[in-house]
Amino acid sequence: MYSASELNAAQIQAVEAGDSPQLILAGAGSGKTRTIVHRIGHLISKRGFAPHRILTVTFTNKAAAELKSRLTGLIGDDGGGVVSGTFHAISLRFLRRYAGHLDFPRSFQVIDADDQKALVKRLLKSRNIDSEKLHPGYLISWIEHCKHEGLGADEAPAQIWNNIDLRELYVAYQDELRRLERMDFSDLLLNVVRLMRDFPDVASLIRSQFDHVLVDEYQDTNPVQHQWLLLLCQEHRNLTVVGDDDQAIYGWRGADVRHILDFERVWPNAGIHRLEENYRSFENILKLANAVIQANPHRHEKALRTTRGDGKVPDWIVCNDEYDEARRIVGVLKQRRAHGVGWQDMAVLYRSNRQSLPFEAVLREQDIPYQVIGGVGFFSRMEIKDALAYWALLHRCADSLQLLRICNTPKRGIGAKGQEAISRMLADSDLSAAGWLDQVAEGRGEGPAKKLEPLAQLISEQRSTAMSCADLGLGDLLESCGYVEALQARGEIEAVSRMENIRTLQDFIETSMGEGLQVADFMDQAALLQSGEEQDVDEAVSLMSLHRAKGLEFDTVIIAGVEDGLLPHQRSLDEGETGLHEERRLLYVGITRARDYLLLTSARMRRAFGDMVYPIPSRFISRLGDDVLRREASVSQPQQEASYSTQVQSGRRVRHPSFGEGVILSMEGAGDAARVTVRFQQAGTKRLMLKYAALEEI
DNA sequence: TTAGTCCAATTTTTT
DNA sequence: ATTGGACTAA
Repeated sequence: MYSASELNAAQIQAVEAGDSPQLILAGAGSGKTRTIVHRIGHLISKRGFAPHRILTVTFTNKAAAELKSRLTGLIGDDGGGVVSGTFHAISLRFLRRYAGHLDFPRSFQVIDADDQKALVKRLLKSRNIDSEKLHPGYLISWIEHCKHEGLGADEAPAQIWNNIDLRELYVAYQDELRRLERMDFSDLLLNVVRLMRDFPDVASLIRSQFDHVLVDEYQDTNPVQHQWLLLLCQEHRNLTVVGDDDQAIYGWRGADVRHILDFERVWPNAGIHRLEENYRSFENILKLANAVIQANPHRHEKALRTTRGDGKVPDWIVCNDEYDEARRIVGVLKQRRAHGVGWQDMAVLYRSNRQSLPFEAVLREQDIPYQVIGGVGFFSRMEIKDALAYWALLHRCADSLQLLRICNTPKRGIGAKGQEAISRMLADSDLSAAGWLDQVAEGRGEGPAKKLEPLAQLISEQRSTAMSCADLGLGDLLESCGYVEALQARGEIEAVSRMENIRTLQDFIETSMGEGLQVADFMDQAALLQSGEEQDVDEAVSLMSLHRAKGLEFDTVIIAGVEDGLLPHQRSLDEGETGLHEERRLLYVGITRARDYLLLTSARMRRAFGDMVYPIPSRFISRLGDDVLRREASVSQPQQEASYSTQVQSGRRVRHPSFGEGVILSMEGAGDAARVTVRFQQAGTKRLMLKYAALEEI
């Protein structure tokens, strides 16, 4: 039951607003989630809507889980009935029901990024398109871009790249996916839009499921998601969206801030609410946040007021390298702990997941509990994908991709040619992977399929002796088919961690089955819950990317690697202005996660790609005054920096004989191997061998 | 035709 | 530093 006393006037207005489109512009820390949760509570207990007729849409699984648990906390068990999930998860729910209309079997599976890339590579190879001429990643991002815009293969604009027709490849890619009975992540969204657009009766069935739809982080919606919401809510118009244009960080996924800025135009007579009171951070943290974000143009001017005191001015320390950085950060974490802050109330945030390694090493060394959130997704690990493929075969819901994945893992003497043959046999047989394998078990396999006979027999034996679904253990199969043995042959340290992962998966399967989840539903979860381990570990420091941190808050926040090349990321520096603005918002998001204490760090040298780079402090913070950000240099001086960088310093203006004038962004390597990255005014950004570049200072 | 060895490319962020 | 891809020996 909600009580208005916990809310301020603006929040109450948003919570109690009636049945029409509502836009809630909520600054960082202004109680956004609290407001959504209370609005749902109000809809259920005061307005009498049934929980299961309310839909809340979020961008990450973590946010969906968080919303649900806060809701249960507020209104009790009713909260559990509210439908809450990511755009992708909700889409999959619809498609499981109506995929038939799109000529997909309802048992279709989702394809993950790795398999998608492999598929595109195969496609390009079969057409003899060299990766020099068309990089697979480029084709994928072009297709993704079309899908984000809501354009299917038949609606995409003609696009020629190096004489290659990209649209034609898009068509071929979709054909291949259909043949494999798979959809990629973007297809989930796009296909729901097509379903609702092309089949009015299905559309009205879907629409009638919900009375109210609420969307969190609305600034991150892309055009398909926008259409998705339009189609879903056009009748009842009960759409509530919450967002903050300063926290838009998914431009690379096609998100368009205009959706939140144009909300009133798209939904006439929408109610608008502004939450500007910040309950989270000390004044000095907000001051830094504002100083950073102010440099961005075209933003809704916002006046975030804090209800808390001044607090400490955020610190910035410059470290020698990434290990020095990790040690000093861990030192600060221990200090905070001594001040009574719990481990679970501290987070280390970084731009790129690979930065987690030194922190993991130092935290482990010092016996401090930590959890890495995100990173190499649990479900994208090789051994987990293998194990899941075996498990799917055992439960007869595997498809050809899964069968092909494990047919030679462990080695069974089936190489590339053999796999090709099996793939063809499978397609010609018109059977499911499991059905086909049954034939093989009966000795009816020919050629390379014969080599699968022992595995096929193992599976059917295990199926015939199992009393129930729960008896179909994964461990037994992996053991008896030789998978475990092959894994252990690959080296001690690696094998141990991979076995641990498989054990974690087994536990996860057991818990899920115990909760009465169907096998197919579990596979869906595994497909969408890329990272796994979403449940929080008690009493542990969190390590995660800045993207993952959105929507969360901690007493102590440390943002590591605040350097040009990392934050802003090199990629965005090459892209130009819009990218840079998004990077700045990313830093803003990070800063505003902190309640009490904030520390930024940068390093003078850092290992990347195996060799050394010498970054300069991020342009976002390098010119801020000491009153906003207190800088403390590291104690010991860098050893290697002196040699070249006294002459060639980042930020220096230089002239090149053919490229003209430019600015040095960074330097990597040393001696004759040293290379500099220079952004030229005309020629763009280049990486040059320092020895041959003949740069002169100007 | 397959398995093992060596070499190259490769890394932003999430579903 | 890791991982997939090409090359070569069997």
